[in-house]
Amino acid sequence: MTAAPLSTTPQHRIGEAARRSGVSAANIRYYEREGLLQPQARAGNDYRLYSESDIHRLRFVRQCRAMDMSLDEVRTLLGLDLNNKADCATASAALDEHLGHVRQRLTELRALEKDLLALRKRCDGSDDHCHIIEALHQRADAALPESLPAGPRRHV
Amino acid sequence: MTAAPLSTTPQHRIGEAARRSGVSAANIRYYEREGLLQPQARAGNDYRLYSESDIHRLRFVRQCRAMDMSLDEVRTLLGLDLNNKADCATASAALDEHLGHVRQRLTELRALEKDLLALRKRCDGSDDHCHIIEALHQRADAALPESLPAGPRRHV
DNA sequence: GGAAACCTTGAAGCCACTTGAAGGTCAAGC
DNA sequence: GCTTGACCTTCAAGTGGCTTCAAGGTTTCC
Repeated sequence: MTAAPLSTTPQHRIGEAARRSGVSAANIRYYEREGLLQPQARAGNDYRLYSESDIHRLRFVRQCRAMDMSLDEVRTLLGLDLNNKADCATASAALDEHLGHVRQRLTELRALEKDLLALRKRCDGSDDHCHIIEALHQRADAALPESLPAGPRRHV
Repeated sequence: MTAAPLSTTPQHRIGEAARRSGVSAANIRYYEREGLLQPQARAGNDYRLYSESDIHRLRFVRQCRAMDMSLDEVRTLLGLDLNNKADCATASAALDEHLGHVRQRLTELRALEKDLLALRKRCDGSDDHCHIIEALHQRADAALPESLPAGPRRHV
């Protein structure tokens, strides 16, 4: 496959596709398993082959992931038709929801920054014991369990 | 174990410890496996038993987790002595580093919010095709792989 | 004495990957 | 022809911080 045959869809191997899309080869295989790409055509040696439109699709996924969308959200967007009104509404809604997540996380992190700063300021090294550690212990005593969010931290 | 014996350390079962700390029973066992708590004393029936100071420790962990610290960071903080100067410096440094992470993530998310807003504004429903989907595809064509961050999204 | 509420362990699932092992394929250079 | 090295293949396991499930044992209450 060094000299491309006279084909309308020149085919690249996974390494080339990885370089041109910015998605690692292992990650491309993972996306295939996850159904974001169709199972690829294979050369006689069982190597996967990628067309230009496959590479575009990979770049599309990467764009969405760079925006912190989940693979589920990306799957949705990939299935939408540019010229369909209903699909456009779906895309808008997906974007709005994602924006909501981002903003919620921003709010949380801003509060967290303030909190950490307040904690950090307590220790000026002047005293003979650590006000940071002390404050954390005091909070542990004072805090009602209900006042803190439970469950794993969110990503976005 | 209904009536507490005349003990200096009244003991609670895991469910009670969970209620009073805000950390689920399964999560408490997980923390034990991870070494954040010593393996607990057991009653004759093999039930774990928790003292007040164990519950305090759980609340401490929960405080730190609510600040999005990793379990590794929490492990560090748990090992520090309130009255030790060097430990206080360690705590300050840990907090500073964590604050750095939070701020970096804030910067990323602020940029992301702006980006999503710009994308969102494109679709006013007036045209006959979807500018959101279109824009994502255009970006996929235009973006150089290097210009986007790679790897899994970060949390904090 | 039986139901409900507790506790135990171990394993698997979640997300979006990455890393590693063990091996097949192919072109270039000696 | 043989080696070297750059590719490619699959499958399995690891990451973090949990949750959930299955299959059982114990305790408590009526």
